[in-house]
Amino acid sequence: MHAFDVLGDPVRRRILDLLADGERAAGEVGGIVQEEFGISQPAVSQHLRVLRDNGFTQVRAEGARRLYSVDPTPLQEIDMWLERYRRFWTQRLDALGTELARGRRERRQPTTAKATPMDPSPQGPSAEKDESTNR
Amino acid sequence: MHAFDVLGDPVRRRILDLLADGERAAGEVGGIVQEEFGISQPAVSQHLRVLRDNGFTQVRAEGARRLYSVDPTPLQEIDMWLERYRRFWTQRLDALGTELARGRRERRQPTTAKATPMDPSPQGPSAEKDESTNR
DNA sequence: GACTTATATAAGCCCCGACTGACATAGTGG
DNA sequence: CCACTATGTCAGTCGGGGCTTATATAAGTC
Repeated sequence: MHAFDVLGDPVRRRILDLLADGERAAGEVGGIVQEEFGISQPAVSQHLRVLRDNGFTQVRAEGARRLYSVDPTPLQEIDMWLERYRRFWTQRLDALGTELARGRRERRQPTTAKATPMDPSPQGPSAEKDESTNR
Repeated sequence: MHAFDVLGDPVRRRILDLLADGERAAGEVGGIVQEEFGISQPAVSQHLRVLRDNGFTQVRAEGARRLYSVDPTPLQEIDMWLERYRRFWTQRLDALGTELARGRRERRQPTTAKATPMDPSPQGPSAEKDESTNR
């Protein structure tokens, strides 16, 4: 499974998000995620497995607990993959900076795409598994 | 469809890769991709649609041609999303630097994950639609 | 206008990934 | 030991995404 496929799932993104704050036990993560997404414990465990199998996390046993932590390797690879495209916006920013500096004002790109936040809302006061309208 | 889902497909990554070199007509991209992945024209057209609908590309009509070009917006969002995790490797590099400087040598992480290149091989000398084992 | 090129859409099939419920396996504490 | 907690795995269902074939729609060409 490709790194992007792994990150394609909102649950897995949320889990990484939680682990970003530091090591956490599977059950700890599970509790939060289960409530937020309304899924079962096995479901979470399977997501943890996917993350584990794909190198996104490292696990450490402490008694019966499994302590998960972020392994940045695949994320770093994505960062490297992005490198090829980075010029598209750094360039744009540079140009913007230049234009601002010169006070130019002409070709104004109509900001076609609307702001599409990365995650609609990682929150979830008993959030159902909406996503319905999503697509 | 989430940005990561869009990038999860190798065909779409390849298309973006092609467009990174500059604007290209749908058919032009199609020819290459069809040969490399062994898929039909409609299949490619559908991938182009997904990229379009999700803001990864911009299209411009020139006669019967549709000229596609990269729209970096969603890629930039991913870049921003990565920000939260970036410290994990920049930090690691810093630490590495520090350790090297001090000549320390203790907790040696066993380099668990093997190198997983982002894309196995965008090549394709008459490449069959291997990938068979793929999805 | 008829024919061909360029590209997209529609309908339908199929596989894979996400979920659930049932169960297995270790630790933990009385 | 036994009950309970913590966590993972298995088998099976279901829906959606990706593919194909067929077809529509413009635009060039003669």
